[in-house]
Amino acid sequence: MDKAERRLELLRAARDVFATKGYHAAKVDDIVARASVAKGTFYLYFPDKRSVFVELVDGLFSRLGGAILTVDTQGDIEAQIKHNIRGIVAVLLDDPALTQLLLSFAPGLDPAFAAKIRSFYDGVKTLLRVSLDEGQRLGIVADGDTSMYATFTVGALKEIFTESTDRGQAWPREQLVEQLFRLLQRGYLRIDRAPEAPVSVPPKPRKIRKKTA
Amino acid sequence: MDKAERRLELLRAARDVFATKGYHAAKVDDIVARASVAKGTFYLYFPDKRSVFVELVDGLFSRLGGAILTVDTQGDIEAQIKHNIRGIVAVLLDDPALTQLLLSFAPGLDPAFAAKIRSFYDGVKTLLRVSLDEGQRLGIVADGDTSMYATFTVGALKEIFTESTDRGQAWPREQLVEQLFRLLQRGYLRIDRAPEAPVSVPPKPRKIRKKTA
DNA sequence: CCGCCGACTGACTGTCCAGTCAGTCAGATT
DNA sequence: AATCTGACTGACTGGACAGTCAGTCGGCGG
Repeated sequence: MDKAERRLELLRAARDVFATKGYHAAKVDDIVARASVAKGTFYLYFPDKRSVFVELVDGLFSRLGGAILTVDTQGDIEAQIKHNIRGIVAVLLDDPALTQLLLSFAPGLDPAFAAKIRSFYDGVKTLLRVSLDEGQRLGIVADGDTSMYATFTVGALKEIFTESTDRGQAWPREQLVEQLFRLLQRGYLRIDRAPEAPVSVPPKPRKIRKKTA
Repeated sequence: MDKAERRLELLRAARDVFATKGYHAAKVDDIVARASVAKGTFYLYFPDKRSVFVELVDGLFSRLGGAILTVDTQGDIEAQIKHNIRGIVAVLLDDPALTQLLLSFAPGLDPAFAAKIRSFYDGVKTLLRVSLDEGQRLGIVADGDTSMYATFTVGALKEIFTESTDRGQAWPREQLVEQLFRLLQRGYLRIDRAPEAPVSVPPKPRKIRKKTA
């Protein structure tokens, strides 16, 4: 077994232990036991307990960041949004242990770490908000406070993933994607749908469908 | 200073310390220092560190539970929903320290405790889901998976409160209530609004208000 | 004034655990 | 065969902290 492999093994072990016990209750002894290695070995690969944890979370963040693409308003918007959702779902569900870790992680632990988590979510929200602003100009996003939409969306996503990782992942993946998309759509996306009744903007009057039966 | 007062003082001190440092980083020594009391005194009022924490969270839960009333579908639904939202907002914003505590709390800490938190949220979601089901029968809630609406709503609420307690509570209270209500309404409530274009349900045709100006 | 009571104190103890380091050993090198 | 190398080991240490308890103190009743 070469160095890289051993390192990975330790990372995996750490991830599992952190995910099941949480950061504090996870002892370095647990991690090395799971990796079937002596304690000293751990310290050959990582300077301390904290840094393994940071490395794990950083990895997840960067994979998540990579999964989210800026929506090109020229192309098929629905497809792109779904693609983004699918990417996020894939990253998170492929590694439930890490997802658990990320979602259930408390600030207050460590100011520096809390700041990192927060800034990640801020980044996501900003990205989302900018897209929504753009969408509003194009008339495919409903009027309203886009930064609140962003917060709302992120919160909803978090909660949904919390549920699906908590209770042994009952929902099939593609269905989750579909449901999430419909949620955004129902919630505030206005793609291929008439604008709603009391809206201040649209100059285009809606056609009224007469009851025909 | 009598016993009850001292106890309260300790609780308050504990709440503040827990909220700023998180459970683990909060030392009993910090709590007693903040309460200007010796360590031994703490143990005259509480059996251990954990139980103060539990007491704090239980208190918040029960106040939250008390703030939420079942919606009576006979009366003014909008007013009742707003009243509920207002109640939740009041409980949470009246004690930002505790709210911080509740929102930023990680499972994995302690299985028993995680279970308690989860079951609280489950209760809220169930209550919400039942109301939404009822709402669907009455035609004031859009079609769709109500348990997902519930999850979505709870997640969004959590996130919004996380934001408003994290960054020194920028939003005025009544505005928050208003925004939250509009969010539910836009998201899936259908009170006093036309059903949306592609909807299968409503037999009752809406009165159409002609532009009169 | 004395003795008692109960609230309060804070130095102390026992435990737990992250991190260390002197030492082992299997192979590569000469 | 002798030496070296570096991955690995695990008993140990040092510090941090939850919880304890023998002792202080102020006030009250006799």
